[in-house]
Amino acid sequence: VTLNDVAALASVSYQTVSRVINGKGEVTDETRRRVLAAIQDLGYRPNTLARGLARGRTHTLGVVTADFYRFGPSRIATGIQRHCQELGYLLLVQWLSNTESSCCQDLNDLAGHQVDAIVWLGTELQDDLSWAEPAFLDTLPPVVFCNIPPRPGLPAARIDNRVDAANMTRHLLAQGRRHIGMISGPMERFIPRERVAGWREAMVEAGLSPSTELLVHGDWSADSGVRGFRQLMSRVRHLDAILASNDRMALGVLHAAREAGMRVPDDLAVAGFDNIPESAFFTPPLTTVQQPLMELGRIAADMAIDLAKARWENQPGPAEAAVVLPSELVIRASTRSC
Amino acid sequence: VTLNDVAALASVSYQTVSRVINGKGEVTDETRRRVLAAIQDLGYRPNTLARGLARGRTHTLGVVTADFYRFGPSRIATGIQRHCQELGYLLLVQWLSNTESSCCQDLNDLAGHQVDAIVWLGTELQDDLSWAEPAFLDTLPPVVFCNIPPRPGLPAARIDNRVDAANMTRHLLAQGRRHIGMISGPMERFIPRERVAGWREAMVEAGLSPSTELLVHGDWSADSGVRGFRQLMSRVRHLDAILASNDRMALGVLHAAREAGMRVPDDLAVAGFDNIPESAFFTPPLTTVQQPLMELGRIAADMAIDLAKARWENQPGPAEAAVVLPSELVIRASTRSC
DNA sequence: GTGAAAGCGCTAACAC
DNA sequence: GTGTTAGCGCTTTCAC
Repeated sequence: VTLNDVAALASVSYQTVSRVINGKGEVTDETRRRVLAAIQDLGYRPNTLARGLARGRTHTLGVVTADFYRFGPSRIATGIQRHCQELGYLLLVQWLSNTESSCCQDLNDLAGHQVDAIVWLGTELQDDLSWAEPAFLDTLPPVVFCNIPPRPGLPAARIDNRVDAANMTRHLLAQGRRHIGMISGPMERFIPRERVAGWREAMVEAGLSPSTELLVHGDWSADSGVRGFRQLMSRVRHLDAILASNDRMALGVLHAAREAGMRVPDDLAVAGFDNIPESAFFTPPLTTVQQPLMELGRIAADMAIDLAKARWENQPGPAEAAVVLPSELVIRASTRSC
Repeated sequence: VTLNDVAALASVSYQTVSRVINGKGEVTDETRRRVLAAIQDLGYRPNTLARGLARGRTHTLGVVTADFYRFGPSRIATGIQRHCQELGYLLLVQWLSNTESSCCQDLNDLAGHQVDAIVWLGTELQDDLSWAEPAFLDTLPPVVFCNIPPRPGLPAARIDNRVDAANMTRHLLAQGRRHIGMISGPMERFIPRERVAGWREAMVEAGLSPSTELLVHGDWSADSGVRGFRQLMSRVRHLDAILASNDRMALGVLHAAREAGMRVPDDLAVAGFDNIPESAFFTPPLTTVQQPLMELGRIAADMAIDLAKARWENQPGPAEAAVVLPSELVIRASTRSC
């Protein structure tokens, strides 16, 4: 059922129908009524492809992302969604291929679908952005990057994981802890590296040495938190705190510490990242970093759509190309002073 | 940059370019070479809208879903994604509006975008499917429903939550528990209702009465698990087990039980649903129901695309309109016999 | 106020 | 093998 069918039933030309639908141009009330009735009767539904083809914009936002079952991407995506729903945008989702080389392909796919703008959430899997040269990006709809390494010229929305990790480390120091181990995420990724850097910074600042024996690596799983705890215990003599790069690994630490007969926080303070809904109910409740991920998604989507609008109107585009959102520490029993 | 530009550069007509791109019709090697070179040079990218408009299929799967930060939808969506990636499909995501009336609108939007097929994950927010009449559905691309109440004629992929809850209750009974309380999810929703029904079934089967005082209602949050525990304790004399409708509420129960000085599993057995990655590390590790959600997503996507193919080819469509996937119990320390 | 015509970028019949 | 011709369903410009 197309515009033509509606026009036939309402005995008008199909451009008149188009006018009624788009509210452009004046139409007699009587005509409008007839047209609307015909639309109802036929269950007419505009073909967005045809409209997009003719209009050059699709009211569609592309998203390149890692699996939604991961904490970060799912929260950010929810923020994007909320914003898009308000604006009447639909989301076209392209999952990030694992192969490091295919990012351009992923973006090309979205561009081929004529999305108005793109938000890149790829950091979980891919933070080598060497492919993101202006020459390539210029052929695409506007792209906003979430949580990537700072880079001049690339529109980005980010959270400063280095600052967050440093702040949490300072909190541990303020509780009198001195031998603070760190269990990082996969060091190929930008976010875990930043968290390690922040921890280092705060340690140095306090006159302590963030020696390599204080740093072990996990894979985000609780199990790797358990292993990390054991490694640290075997390497560090007076370990009195552990900063884990996410709550799940911190949970593994709590678990392993209990098994090892260590009391938290008395013998060992433990802190994580994410503030997953479960962490307030761990034994003991977990101190953690709460990052405004949904807000990040909302802002990234907003920036992307703004950039698109600016491009359509040949304007210079919004002034600030990068936004940094502040996090907050959630202090719970797992780090309270002994 | 369009087919025309490529054709001009390669000095051929633009249909020849189309042939090269689609691999249809014979083209001289020499011509093909020239065309491919031109495509490279210009960075040509097919316009999927135009192609979809002309071809009548878009290689796009629509998904109607609740927020991805919820456990169920995020897992199912991941399954859908994995399958779509293999098939070269992109996902067009429509978030389920909160208002109960707008489901048709959501589906209409996706249909307007000419998706080839649709997967409905709406159960988290909306399981009144009275709007899903054949007369309406026939105007849409094929729709496969996930986890909806059984209904003849509607293609569906589901997990039998009633059976799962009954099985878990039987496990608790087998451990010698007799006073088994249940903390349900929101009873307006189908899945929580099914879990309650399964618990009832198994209780009756064992000659026990699933009396109303044994049933309390939560909202999926750990906090509501805490409240549920307290309610049950105040109402039931010899309570010796609690089945929570998700792991998060079960965590609340573990937390509150510890505070109340009850030992798990000695004084109280606790079980949940979901097998979230954290639950193996709770104190004590949590017995729970593991449901094949990613598999469910994969199968739903597969069914949907199959239905679309059948429709294109005017075939009758796959025989079985509904699939039920089996879950498994994950038995851990929280329910071991005392 | 309303209608006719052109064109968005592509595919698919058909000619040559 | 390659080019010509119609559309796909819609918006937009310009007559009437």
